[in-house]
Amino acid sequence: MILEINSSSSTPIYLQIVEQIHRRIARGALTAEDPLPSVRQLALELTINPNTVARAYLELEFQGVIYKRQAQGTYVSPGAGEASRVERDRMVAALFARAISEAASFGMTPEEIDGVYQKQWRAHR
Amino acid sequence: MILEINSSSSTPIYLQIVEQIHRRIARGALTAEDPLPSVRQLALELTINPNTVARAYLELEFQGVIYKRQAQGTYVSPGAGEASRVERDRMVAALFARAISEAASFGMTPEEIDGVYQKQWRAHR
DNA sequence: TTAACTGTATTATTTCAGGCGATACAGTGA
DNA sequence: TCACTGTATCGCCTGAAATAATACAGTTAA
Repeated sequence: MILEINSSSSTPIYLQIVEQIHRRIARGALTAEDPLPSVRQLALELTINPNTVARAYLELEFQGVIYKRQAQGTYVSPGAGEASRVERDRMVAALFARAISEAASFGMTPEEIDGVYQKQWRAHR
Repeated sequence: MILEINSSSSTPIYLQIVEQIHRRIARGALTAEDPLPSVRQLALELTINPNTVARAYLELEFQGVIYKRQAQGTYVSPGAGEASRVERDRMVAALFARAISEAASFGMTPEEIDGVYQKQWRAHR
């Protein structure tokens, strides 16, 4: 398991790990029941602290993407792909919810809010 | 100019000032060419540092809501109401832009993204 | 049973950004 | 020139986040 860690990046190491595992699952490079390296093993490879890897695994476990067998190792969950997609949707949904509630709290009408959304959508392409 | 400052709030003082000025303009309590208290004056009233007031005024000036006459004072801009609305739209637009670009970078299709938006919109009411 | 491996818990260190204040500077006008 | 405007520079403080050091606890196989 070779991961690319940019320690001078502003995004923390543990999140870089989370993200890269997500990507591997998305493109099928990791599938159900595949074992992940132990926290110590991966920590050695990346020359970081085992706790940092553990934190990444904790996050991934919370998201339902991986699971642990006590004192045995860490594995990709069955349905990791689905879980990964759910997580992605959850994050995007949170961003939209924030935008909508902020707008509403500023007294924008539904039409105005939708107008801004449509405009950004057009601007995106 | 009596403002309510909650120094134990998590939102910084200078933003509390910005927000309250915005509100006064929105409800017409402040209109074009109305003078604002000097940075020292307001700082005295609120028992904070003049720099903190200056920072709030800087932000409001950047937003086009107020303007300064050199060594003379600070005044509400003509069209402050409009500027205030523009600023509001700008902020909301930024939130939507963020949501859309994040979603796209995660490989969501336009349909999926719009679906999430619609769902949040329904959830909001 | 014990050695060698899993993950976990606790606590400390470090870093960094934000917010705010002290203080000195610069422009304007009565 | 005095008294008032806003400005610039600098430094301190604090809180949160990230990471690390280290000790703990469970499983498995020789």
